[in-house]
Amino acid sequence: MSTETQPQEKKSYKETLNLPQTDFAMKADLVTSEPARLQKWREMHLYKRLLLARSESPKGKWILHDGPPFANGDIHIGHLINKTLKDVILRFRTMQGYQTPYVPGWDCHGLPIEHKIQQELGPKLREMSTVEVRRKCHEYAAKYVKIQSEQFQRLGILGEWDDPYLTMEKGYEAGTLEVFAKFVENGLVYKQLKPVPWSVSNQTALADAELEYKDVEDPSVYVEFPAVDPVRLHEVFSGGMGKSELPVSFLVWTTTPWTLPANLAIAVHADVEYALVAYDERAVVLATDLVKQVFALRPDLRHDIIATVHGRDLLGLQYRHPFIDRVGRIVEAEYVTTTDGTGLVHTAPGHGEEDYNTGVREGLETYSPVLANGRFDDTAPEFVRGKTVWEANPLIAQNLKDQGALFAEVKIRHSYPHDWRSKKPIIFRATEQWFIAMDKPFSFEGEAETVSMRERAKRACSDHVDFVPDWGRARLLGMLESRPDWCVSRQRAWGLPIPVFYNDKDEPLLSKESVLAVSHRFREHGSDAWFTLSPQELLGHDFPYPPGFEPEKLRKEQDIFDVWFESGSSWHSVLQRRTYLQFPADLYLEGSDQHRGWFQLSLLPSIGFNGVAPFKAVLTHGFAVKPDGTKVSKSDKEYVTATQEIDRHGADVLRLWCCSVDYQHDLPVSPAMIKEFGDKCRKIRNTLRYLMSNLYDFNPQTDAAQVTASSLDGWASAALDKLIVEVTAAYEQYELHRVFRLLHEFCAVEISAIYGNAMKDRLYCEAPDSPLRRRSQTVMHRMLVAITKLLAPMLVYSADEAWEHIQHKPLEDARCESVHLTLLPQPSGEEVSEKQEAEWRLIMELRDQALLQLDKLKKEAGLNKALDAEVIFYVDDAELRRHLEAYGVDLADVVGAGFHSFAEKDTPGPAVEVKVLDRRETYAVCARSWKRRPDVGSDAEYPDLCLRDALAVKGLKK
RNA sequence: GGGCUCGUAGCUCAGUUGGUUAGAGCGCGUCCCUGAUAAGGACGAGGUCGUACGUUCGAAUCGUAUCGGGCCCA
Repeated sequence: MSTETQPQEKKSYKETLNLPQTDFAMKADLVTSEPARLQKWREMHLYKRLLLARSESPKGKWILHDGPPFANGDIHIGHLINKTLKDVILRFRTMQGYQTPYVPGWDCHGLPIEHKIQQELGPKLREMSTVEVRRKCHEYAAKYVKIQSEQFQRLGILGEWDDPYLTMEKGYEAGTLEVFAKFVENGLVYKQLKPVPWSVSNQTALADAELEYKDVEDPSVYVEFPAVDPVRLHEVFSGGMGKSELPVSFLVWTTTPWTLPANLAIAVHADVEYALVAYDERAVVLATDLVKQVFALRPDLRHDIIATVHGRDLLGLQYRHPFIDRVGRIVEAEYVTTTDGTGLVHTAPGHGEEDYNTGVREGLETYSPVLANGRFDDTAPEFVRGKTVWEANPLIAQNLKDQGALFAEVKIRHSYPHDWRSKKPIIFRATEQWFIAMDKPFSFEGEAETVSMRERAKRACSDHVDFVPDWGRARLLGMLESRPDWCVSRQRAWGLPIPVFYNDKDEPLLSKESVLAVSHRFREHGSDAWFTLSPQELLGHDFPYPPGFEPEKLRKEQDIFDVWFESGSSWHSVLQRRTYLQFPADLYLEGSDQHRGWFQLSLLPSIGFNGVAPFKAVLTHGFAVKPDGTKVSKSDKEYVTATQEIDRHGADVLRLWCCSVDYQHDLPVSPAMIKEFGDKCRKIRNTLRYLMSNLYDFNPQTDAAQVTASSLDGWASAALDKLIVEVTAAYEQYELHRVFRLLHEFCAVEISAIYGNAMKDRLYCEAPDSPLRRRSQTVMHRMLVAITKLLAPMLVYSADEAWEHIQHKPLEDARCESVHLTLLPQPSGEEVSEKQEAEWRLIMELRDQALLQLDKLKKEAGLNKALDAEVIFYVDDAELRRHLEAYGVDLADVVGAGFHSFAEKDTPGPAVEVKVLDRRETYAVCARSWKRRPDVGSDAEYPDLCLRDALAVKGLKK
């Protein structure tokens, strides 16, 4: 018969147990608790306290320089990813002992804000002065700086929020001009007519970063450019043998018919084979490979290839423009292909980057007869004069048709650049722009050799910068290799004016001294001074004017800087001007799009100013994508609204999600995925809570016990050491997803499923100060402190809350009011032998086997409680048996059994075999520990208890 | 079209210099416990490692091609 326990007795013994106690709530309620904790941090000046605490640190400073987000709109998932990664890494460095001042920044100037203000003002805009518009833009930017600042702080980002850097702030503006002055001094700044991407709707040049490529349908035309000397052309094709006067044309294809008035040349590839094709009493020249394809457009025409030559044979031949009285010639270009078109490329140096380069080489004019508003000027043929380029497209096609020069017209779908703000297609237009030369050699004072910006930047990138991931280096190098000269001018109002003055002959006054003079003025008054002060006031009364420049007759430049020049100079205005920071930064951390953006455009100014990179290391992360791996847009169901998700789940949940994904690649995310991380937070929180609740009566200073290797405590302690080492290494390598995985798994498996579970019996049932219980508490206390600290950089709120509930913190942490003020945990230093590891592995294997048997007994015999079972270990080897016996009650507890025993092994096989037996019919159950044991009833005073529990209860009575 | 890059269970990740039946956690399913309880435990089902060739005695791991993503550029 099984021995049933009376319900009443159960109750009475419950009072004698050491059941868990804690005020640390199981339910986190992050949504309300986080803002309260944030407020607490503000009141205690956590950020400043941290800087102070590390001010004498032998580790010194570690600087992460913040890339400034644009001050526009609420923060989105991309901001969240970026700022969270920065914050986690900074907090890790702080806990390593570094002092980590972090100054967040914002990019405040630029088209997007100006565009917004234009929309808000509408027609009123025309009545307002530039300064008034700029004031509106300033207000707008300031408003969003404040909004985003609040949102970042809510996310738990720690930093100098009461004094961030703003690119529109006057000291910052002055700093940007200081950087520019150096470029002027080094002779790298020049002004030139050059085709640039031009936004017709905004009447401004655009940066590459301001272009968006979209698929659109455009008219494409195949145009015949008649050869000036057909006889000679026939000779070229016949090798001088044949003579013919059949009219010949060069067949050219373009998707931008409106650029044809600016055509000055036709480019061919020297190695490509070109054919002379006769049709309909005339002939055309085009690439042999494309004859079939092109004539397929005109199935009505019978055609014959007469002869072929190579492109180089055509060089120098002349053609007549079909509707302008002008002669052009055939030139060579590398970029000519035979994948589409005709293999002869219409070249208008005023309307394209490649065309421009060809034009410069061939000595052609940079001609573009298009005005800023997108309409043709007076130099254009009469039939398009005053028309917009888009209106001109059909007119030109019609004109060609009338001339008999239109071979074919085909609608084509292709990718074409658009203005990122107005979403309208852009044009390339030659305008006067300011440039920074990439290939002009220069030297700094004391430098023997002269080296170009491009070369210097590449050297810095190759030899002095670490990249995470390391392919970032190749990517940045590739961009430095191919980038054109930097066009730094924009025709806008909301930005930093380019400090150039012109005399009445339009000659520029631009020198290191003139720029620095204006910089001083800006440091005092801000860049609005450019619009409110006269040139004399800007330059100062003692400015030494060069000959030919009379102060009263000076005119101010109207262009402003490319915003990238401003944000790219932040290392100067921030790192070099704020003396508590350091240059160069230890780390720049941004999305991988910034290889082209901020990384490159910070590297270049720093190279020009300092000769070195502004960063020692560059870390990039990927982009948020939908769970299927494709791009997200706001209209998608999977779109994650960062602020909304924080309000719904709490910042810690978002932060944990962010840290769980390998950010080197794309980060798949959806609201459903975020939600799952609530579960993971809870698991971690409950694990901490469990540890904590069993330490309510434990003080490590007085109660700590020696941890022996031959015990689960020894195993757990070693596992914790390993965890500390691995997590620290993962943080060090910025592999945050590994940190998360290690910690989460440790909580779920090592603690929750194995160790914590096994310790329950002794924690609850042993006498409070029994050595076995104290030993376990010793390990659990160390575990709790260490894990809370390791979690702190990620789960900033939850870890800090847990920290508050830990009693009797280690001495070195005693004065740390917040977990964020502490240093990382260190491993115990206990050496673990290979043999010991093997022994623990054996025990875990035996545990697995026992659990399987237990499960079988449960299914087959209805044995639902492991406490009703006995585990028998069959061992022959005396030494091994002695080793295992040292684990004592651990051997039963590790599988949750009531009792364990050893027996002689009578069969061959593994050194140890384990067997689980159902003891419901054999032993009585202890009414207090619920374990079935042979020693239940041994104590006459407590016949319903096992020996250990009887003693424990007696102990309590004393 | 070009540069860089990614593609292992529903999800997030491990898989050392190519070597036995590809692992973990979560999620899911089934069950148990009710002294971590809006907690905890056990067991289980899930993958032809994007696809196709190739190198090799042997490939998730090397090579080529291809498909599908992402970032940047044209």
